[in-house]
Amino acid sequence: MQFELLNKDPKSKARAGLLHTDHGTIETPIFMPVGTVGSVKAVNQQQLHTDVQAQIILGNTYHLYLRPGLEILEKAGGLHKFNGWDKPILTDSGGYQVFSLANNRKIKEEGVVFQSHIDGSRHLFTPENVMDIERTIGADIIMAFDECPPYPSDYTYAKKSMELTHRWLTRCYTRFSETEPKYGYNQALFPIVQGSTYKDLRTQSAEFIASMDLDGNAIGGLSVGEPDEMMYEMCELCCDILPEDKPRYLMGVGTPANILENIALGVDMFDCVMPTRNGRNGMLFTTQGIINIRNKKWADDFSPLDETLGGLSAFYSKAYMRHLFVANELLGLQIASIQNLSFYLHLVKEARKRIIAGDFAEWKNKMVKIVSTRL
RNA sequence: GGGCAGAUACUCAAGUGGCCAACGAGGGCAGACUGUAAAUCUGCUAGCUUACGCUUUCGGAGGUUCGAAUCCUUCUCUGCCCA
Repeated sequence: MQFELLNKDPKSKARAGLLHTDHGTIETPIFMPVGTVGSVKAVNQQQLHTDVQAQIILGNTYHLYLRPGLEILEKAGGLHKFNGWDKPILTDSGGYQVFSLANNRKIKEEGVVFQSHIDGSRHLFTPENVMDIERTIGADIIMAFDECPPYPSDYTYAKKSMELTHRWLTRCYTRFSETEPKYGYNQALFPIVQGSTYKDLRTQSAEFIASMDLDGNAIGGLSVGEPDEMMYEMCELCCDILPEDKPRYLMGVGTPANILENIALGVDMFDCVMPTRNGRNGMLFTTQGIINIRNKKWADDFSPLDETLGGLSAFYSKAYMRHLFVANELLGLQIASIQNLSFYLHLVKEARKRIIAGDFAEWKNKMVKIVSTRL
């Protein structure tokens, strides 16, 4: 894997680059749709290519390990073959599930004992077996196994958690180095900065992560409920420490405004469930602002959902979309998901253009207002 | 013409003397959602009020009672059965 830094915005820390993988090149900054169980909910692979224009999608180690399981994935020849997505894939390690399934797990030095949310069965995730699992899933980018502490976390816990994540990272790296990709293409390991909302911990963590000298670096443990300003502060601090010649991935972020602001701080990669989940729940992100499509005011608004985006977004009207949601029709979920993902990809593509053109900062300030507007 | 059953908020539907502005479901209206246990979850849904609270409601009218959606009389309407 190779990262090519192309342009830096003169008035912010935003960058444009190219991330080369064996499944193709990714233009950064980029948004990566989340496909937890090997499927971007309500959007098929063809739509991901043509409508959304996704360049890379996510999968999740925890979910794929439980279902369909490693045997099937290995027999299939890896996730790309299994789900028919021939562009890059990134797998999250299950670190987020350590956070989100807090009631069904126990964290130990060795790893985390989980109880499956599907059948209650017990499983042990360790840095070593997570590396093995991610090798088997076959993602192009595999994430280190970390702990994502909740917000707020007290200093003592945040420090302990960060140190554990660092020790786990060392073990991840060791196992990663000892093993080979299974399907003939390269895999890269990304380590994850933690440290909650404490500057000194973030600094320490970012320095440690930078010292690993891996192909890319991630910032985790943010967008877990802290105020935006705090997220930006932590993110900027980390970006300033992480090497310039490696892609920076801010995990789990965020709203369109969050993405623009963090691009301005030097982030290259994003993922978030917001466009798909909120889309399925009737919240539409458009080039004009945010729409709650179930609201009565759209009932007789026959204007296009989002003319600027073209495609399905220009084809279907707001009134029809409201009808689909009110009637609980599956088509509504599909169009909403495509609308939101198309918008997110459109947004980062525009950002990239502006960075290359050199006027990103001004454009960003204007866009943050527009994309945050509730229509 | 006679007999029986029924009429409760937008709809369906509980409630058969005080704990009832009235269970529940649907519908309606709004909100939440950030490395997905989410096509999910939450709130409101007689009127006024931020709230406390106040006012008017259970087909209509009248009555019994300290107190009625609940008991009595009568009227109206609906369904079923018998002529």
